[in-house]
Amino acid sequence: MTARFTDDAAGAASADGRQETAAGTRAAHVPDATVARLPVYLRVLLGLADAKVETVSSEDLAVAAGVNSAKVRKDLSQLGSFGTRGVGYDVANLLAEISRELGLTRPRGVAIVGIGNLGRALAGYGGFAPRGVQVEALLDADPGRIGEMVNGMIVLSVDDLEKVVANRDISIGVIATPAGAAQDICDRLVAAGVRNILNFAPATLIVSPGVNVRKVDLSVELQILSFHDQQRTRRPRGPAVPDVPEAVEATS
Amino acid sequence: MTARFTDDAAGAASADGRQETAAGTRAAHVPDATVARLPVYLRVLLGLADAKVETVSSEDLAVAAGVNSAKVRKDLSQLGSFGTRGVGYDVANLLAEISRELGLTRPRGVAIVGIGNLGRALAGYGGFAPRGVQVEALLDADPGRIGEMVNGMIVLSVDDLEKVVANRDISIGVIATPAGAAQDICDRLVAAGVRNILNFAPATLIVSPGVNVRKVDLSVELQILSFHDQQRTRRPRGPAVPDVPEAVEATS
DNA sequence: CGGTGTGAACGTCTTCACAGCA
DNA sequence: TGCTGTGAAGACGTTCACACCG
Repeated sequence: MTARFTDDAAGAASADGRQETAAGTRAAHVPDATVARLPVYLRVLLGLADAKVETVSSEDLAVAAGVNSAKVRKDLSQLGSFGTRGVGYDVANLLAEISRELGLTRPRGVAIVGIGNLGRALAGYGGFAPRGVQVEALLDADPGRIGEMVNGMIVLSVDDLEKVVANRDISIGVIATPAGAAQDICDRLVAAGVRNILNFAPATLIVSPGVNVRKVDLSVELQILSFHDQQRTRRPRGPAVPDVPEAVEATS
Repeated sequence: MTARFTDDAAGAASADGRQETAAGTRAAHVPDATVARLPVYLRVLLGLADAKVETVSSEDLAVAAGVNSAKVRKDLSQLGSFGTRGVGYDVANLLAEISRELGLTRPRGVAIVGIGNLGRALAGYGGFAPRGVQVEALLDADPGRIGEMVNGMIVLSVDDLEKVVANRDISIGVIATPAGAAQDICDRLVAAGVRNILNFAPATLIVSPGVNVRKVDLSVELQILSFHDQQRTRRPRGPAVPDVPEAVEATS
């Protein structure tokens, strides 16, 4: 597990019983591990919907998402009972339910701070599935970059961060600055009311409780792969390519 | 947990007993969760070494790394007994041990495929700690980009992928292509002998056993944050900013 | 003392296996 | 019959608390 979320005193778990699927109440307390996989299911389902597939079994979804089918069923059952026994899940319905669970039904404004190559890549990412997550502002500290047009948006001065957060309803801040600036930007985002931060800078951010920070660190990822690379070569035996080339799912 | 590694039949675990710290044999079977944190400790230690700090306690290291001290001690004890009771850990020594455990003592060649904004950002990342991980080649399919100079390296044609992997001793492949090309590039990397892949494309890669894939998907991260953002607003009560602003560590 | 190293308790996530329903 | 939904078991990771030692 990469991320620790703030404990946020268990969200109003009414008794323990499951609620009617019909209107209103949603699942109380979806596990972090499940939440982390929902976006992957979402992507797969979008592809299926595009291909006019109407229903999908947990097994098929599992293969496409790179997990096993028990996990898919457990995950989906956390949100409610949306499958039909003997048949599978309705693609359109499941899409709607997962989108809802992820909070993608109303837009979440994103501001990207630091418009270097990484910031540009993020700004141009585009394919943010079914709306929901929308890049609303690009900020940078370099006067040479301010005013520049990137992906249809004008780069604004980081001096205006507080104003931008307030005016454009920013709920997620992405930090793509050098490590040295990360904590300061983070503090300002939090002070301005942002409670969700995605940090690409190689630095540990310290935040007050109630703020969610997720971190993506390229060099951490590469060093983990370095470890695994070494593991193979350290062991004298152990074929790099097993003679049973049975396909296996990856990470995602 | 974001990543699953291939099971790779437990690496020659000689009995269960701990080995002498002295020469030779290393810890058998370091948990994935620990491996994922070692790079963070490494980064912190580099900073300490830079500041001429000679020893560090598990508590101090923990604060700087954004974890708790029990975790630091458990993690480090997986590699051997390097601390001194009543004192702490020798920074230089710990740096060496972690570097060794991560396989950073001999260079691991990295090839980046797809030199868009993201690929450029990765190519220019630079700060790969204490050597070990070294970008050796940049590849792209766009003729307009081939031959271009990026961060001191010439962009090569992806047609030459197999040649490049062989000639430059590439052990880690980074996929920064559009989703549609990812599986094909992955297959070619694996066929060429690469056993470690870092995938930035929003696609699930299918690989044969023995190949490690790690995935970084921006839209997955944002959607997870969207979920948490929604969690707060869904709940009527629950102050966004608790009145006890006691600092708390973030993710990593 | 102060801080490491670690058994044991605890909590979370995954996997199994099967009851139950369309 | 086929596939979902889920209790129960097992694996894994975290946290606690303290023995041990410099």
